[in-house]
Amino acid sequence: MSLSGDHYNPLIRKLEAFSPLSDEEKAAIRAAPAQLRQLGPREDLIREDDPPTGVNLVLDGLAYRYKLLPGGRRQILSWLAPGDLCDTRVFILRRMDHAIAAFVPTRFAIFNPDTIAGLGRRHPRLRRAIWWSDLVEEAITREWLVNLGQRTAVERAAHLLCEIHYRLRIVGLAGDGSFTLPVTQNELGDTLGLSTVHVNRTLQELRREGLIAQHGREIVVLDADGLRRIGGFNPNYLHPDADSEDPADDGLWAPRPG
Amino acid sequence: MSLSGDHYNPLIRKLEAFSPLSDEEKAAIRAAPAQLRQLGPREDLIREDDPPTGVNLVLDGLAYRYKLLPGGRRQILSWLAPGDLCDTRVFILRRMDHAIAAFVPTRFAIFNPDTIAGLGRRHPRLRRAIWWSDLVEEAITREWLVNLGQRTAVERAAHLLCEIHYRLRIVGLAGDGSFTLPVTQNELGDTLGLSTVHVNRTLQELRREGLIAQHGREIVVLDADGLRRIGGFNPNYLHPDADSEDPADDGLWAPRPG
DNA sequence: CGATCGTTTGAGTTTGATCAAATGTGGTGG
DNA sequence: CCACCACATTTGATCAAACTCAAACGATCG
Repeated sequence: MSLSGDHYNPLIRKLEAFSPLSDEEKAAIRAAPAQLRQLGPREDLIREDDPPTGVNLVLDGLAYRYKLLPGGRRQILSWLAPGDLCDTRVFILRRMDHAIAAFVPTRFAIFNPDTIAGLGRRHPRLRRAIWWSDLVEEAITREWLVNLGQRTAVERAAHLLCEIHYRLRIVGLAGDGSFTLPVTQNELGDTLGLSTVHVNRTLQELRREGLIAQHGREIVVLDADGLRRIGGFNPNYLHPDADSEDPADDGLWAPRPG
Repeated sequence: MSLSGDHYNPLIRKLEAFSPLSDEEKAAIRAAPAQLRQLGPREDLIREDDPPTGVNLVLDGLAYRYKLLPGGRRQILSWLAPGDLCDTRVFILRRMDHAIAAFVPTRFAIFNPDTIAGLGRRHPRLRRAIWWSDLVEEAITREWLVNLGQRTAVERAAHLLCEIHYRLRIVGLAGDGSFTLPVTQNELGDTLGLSTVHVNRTLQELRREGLIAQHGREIVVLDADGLRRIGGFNPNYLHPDADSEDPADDGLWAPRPG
C-alpha cells in the first residue's frame, strides 16, 4: 500500500508544525510506499534483541517503547502518538535495545529506510522536518529524565498530562479542553516510575485540586494553567518554532552531485 | 586549528569500536578543521535557550548535559566522555533545550556542521559510524530512564559505575580494574536523582559489600561481576557490535549525483 | 592558618511502596 | 437480561527507601 488514499495523514500534520510543506512535498509523503501493520492492544510491534525492521510511523492509536527488567519491572520509555515517525536510522544497529508495543489497537505504516532516505534526498525541507521530529523525540526523552529524577509524583503526572495534551493537539487529536488517555493506571505507573496504587492517589489529588476531571478514559483539563504550573511544564523542549532557515542553504549531510 | 597534530584522537578510538576505519578515513577526521575550546570546571559550554553553535567533540576531561528547574533542582541528563560527538544535527533547532557544562577542565573540538556533513558525504563508513554514535547516545538516555524509574539507589549507582567504566575503557581511559570518577557526590546525586547524603550512604554500601573501593577520585572495581549483577547492567544498549553492512550498500540519506 | 568545599554522621520526617481486600466496569455466554 | 469473569480502580494499613536538616569532620589551597 501507499498512504496516498489516506485523507488524514498525521505525519504531514506533525511535520507542518515545524515548517509548512508544499503540495509537492505532501504528495511525496502520500506517495511513499509503506507496509501497513495493525496491532491489537498490548501487542508488540518489535521486541528487544530483534533486528530492526523498518521506519515506523504511527497512523492512529497509541504505542510505546519499553524495556523489561528482571523481577517483572518495566519502564515505559516513550509514548508514540499518531504522526510520530520512529527509528529513522535504527536499521544501523544489529538489534533493538528496547521493545515497542501498542496501548490500544494501533496502525503503523512501515517504510523501507530507503524510502525515507529518498524523501529526504529529494526534498530538503522534508529532510529538515524529519530531523526536527527526531530531535524532538530525543528532547522528550531528556525531559522525561527530568521528570523521573527531580519531580514528585503529582508534578510528574501533571507534566505528563500537559505534554501528551500538547502533542495530541498538534496532530488534531485533542481540543483545548480534553483528550483521550487510553492507558491503565498500571501503564501510567510504568511510565512515571510510580506504583499503580500511587498513580491512583496522585490522580485523585489532581482531581481534588480541580485541575482535571476524568470521565472514563477522557481527561478534561479544568485548569490548564494550574496543571502547567504544578508540573513545571515549559513546552520549549518540544521546539514548536517554525523553521527559520532556507533549506537550500543548509547543505548539511545533504547530497551534492559528484 | 585542526586535529591533525593530535597524536591521540578519542573520536577515532570511539568510532573504531563500531567499525574499523581506513587510514584515509582516519586522516579525514584528523584533517577536519575545528575550533578548540577549553572549559574550566563547572563552566558552561552552552546554556539552555542559547542558539546551538556547532558540533561538539569532547577531547579530554568530562562534561555533562543538564537542565535546571525552579527551586534549585538540577537533573544531569548525560555524561560526555572523550570521543563523544554531540549534537550532530542540533543546529536545526532555534535554541538549546538544555545546557552543557564541564565537570573538570575539559577541551572540546567544535566543528562547523558542514564539516561533519562533508565527512559523512565523502566517507560512507564514517557516516554510519557517526550515526551509530548518535544512536548509542540515545540508547544511553533511555537506559538512564530505566535507571531512574525502576532501580533502587544501590542499583542505580552500580549501573552508572558499570556504564562509565565501560565507556571509558572504549576510549582507553580506564583499565579493567579502575578508573577516575572526577565528580562530586552532589553531581552524582543530580545524575542519579538522589540526594547528596543518600549518594554518600549508597557508595558506602557498595564499599561495604566489597564491590568497589575508592581512593580519592579513583574508583577501584573489586568485583566487576557483582557490580554488574547488582546494577542489572547489560551492555547491549551500548551496541558494541561491529558494523555488519557493506557501507556501499546502504544508500540511506546518502548523496546521489544529480 | 583560615577558608572553602566536599564528605560523613545522626536524628527525624516524608514520600511512595507494599500487601490485601473491596468495589466498579465492560464484555461474554447462557 | 442476568450471571459471571477478567480486569481496572479504589481504599486502608503498614513499611521502607530516601529526603531534610544540622552539624562535624576532612581535605586542599592560597
